[in-house]
Amino acid sequence: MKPETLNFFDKVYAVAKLIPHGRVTSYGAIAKYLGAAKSARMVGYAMNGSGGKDVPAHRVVNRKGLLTGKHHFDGTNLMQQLLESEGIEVIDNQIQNLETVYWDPSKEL
DNA sequence: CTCTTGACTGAGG
DNA sequence: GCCTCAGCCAAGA
Repeated sequence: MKPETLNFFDKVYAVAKLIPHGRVTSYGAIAKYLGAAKSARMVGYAMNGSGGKDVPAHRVVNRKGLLTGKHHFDGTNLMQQLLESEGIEVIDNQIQNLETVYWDPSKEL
């Protein structure tokens, strides 16, 4: 195990846990905050290991506010249900009022 | 080591 | 606004 690589994953998990309720962010936003703006895909990849952890992966979507990662959850609409439970309106895997619920770690932190 | 895949993004048409 | 292409980095075969 290389601590350096694991560190990147840990950072992703850490930031994801910092996402407030009723808010969402994008993979690129997290990646940029970590100083790896070009590793947005790695953020999503890291989320594969979020299972079993306290990481609210359902609050992390792509830059369009589209629930691209919902296929990694159990049901077909579980991710959407979770977001709606937090007051986020989601229609057809697309977050509504994205600008209102969007949370940018680079700006909010 | 090389190739493929992937929960992404930005630029160009 | 949509679609397509290229770049990006890490893990697995």
